[in-house]
Amino acid sequence: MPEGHTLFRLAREQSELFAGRPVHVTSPQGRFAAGAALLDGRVVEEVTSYGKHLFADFGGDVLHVHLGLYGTYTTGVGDPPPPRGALRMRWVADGPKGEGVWTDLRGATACDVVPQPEVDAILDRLGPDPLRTRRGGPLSYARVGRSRTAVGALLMDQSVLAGVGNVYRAEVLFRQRISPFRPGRDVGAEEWQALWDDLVVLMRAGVRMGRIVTTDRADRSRRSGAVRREDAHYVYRRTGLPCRICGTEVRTAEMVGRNLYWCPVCQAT
DNA sequence: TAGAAATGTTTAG
DNA sequence: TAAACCTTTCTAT
Repeated sequence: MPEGHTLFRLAREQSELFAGRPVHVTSPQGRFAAGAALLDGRVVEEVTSYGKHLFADFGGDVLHVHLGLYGTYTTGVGDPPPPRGALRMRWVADGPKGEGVWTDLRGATACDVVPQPEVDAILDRLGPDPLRTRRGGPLSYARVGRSRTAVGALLMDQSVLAGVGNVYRAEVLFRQRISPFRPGRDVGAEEWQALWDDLVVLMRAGVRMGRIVTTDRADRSRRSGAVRREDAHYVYRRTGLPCRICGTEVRTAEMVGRNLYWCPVCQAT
């Protein structure tokens, strides 16, 4: 489930469980064998996320992980299960309470030990992350406000802003009543600021809840917890279902190779 | 139960 | 533009 909130949670969890401890690093699948050999037994200092990227600092050597579309981490306490399937990387350590802790990585697009200049290069090409700064609105608008590209495409461009994926794109545009097809330069500075502020709220809620929930019904339920899965979104993957506000059928189309969802009435322009 | 689609990005052509 | 990544979830049968 990798949009920015997922990586933020993973960084926090891995820091809590592993930071300051030597980690036994292996690659049962073999694809990360060289990197695992380099890191094995060393102390991980901290794990941080930026956008959808995850960085684990092993004191000079940095492990860079990008989950891509279906990469996943599985984490547990106690003895790790027998390796199954394409297990790219496994960490095992003595956790903060003295019990064993482990985490398994599968399916990632990127899992590499990278030199610091490459870390800097990755960070340099990322726009502001709503989970790391509340103040990224004006910076991202500098790109958006002069672009002829559709705002639905700009939101997916990690150099404009980092951490938003297909779910947050669809949902924040609906909440702001902006058509995904509107050119960036036709979005006003105040409109964009409101969209940015909404992303900060939504993505922080995503960190808290561990999943993406954007509906007002969800706003009311966030404290009490349970929000039914079918109530979590306004338009994402609701093609053909009635818009929660006006009842018009939610539409779908492809934009930049990804499925886009919107209400043609609420988001007419 | 099987097959398709998917919360993403890079690389090759 | 298409393929690769090779897991998880959703949908159709």
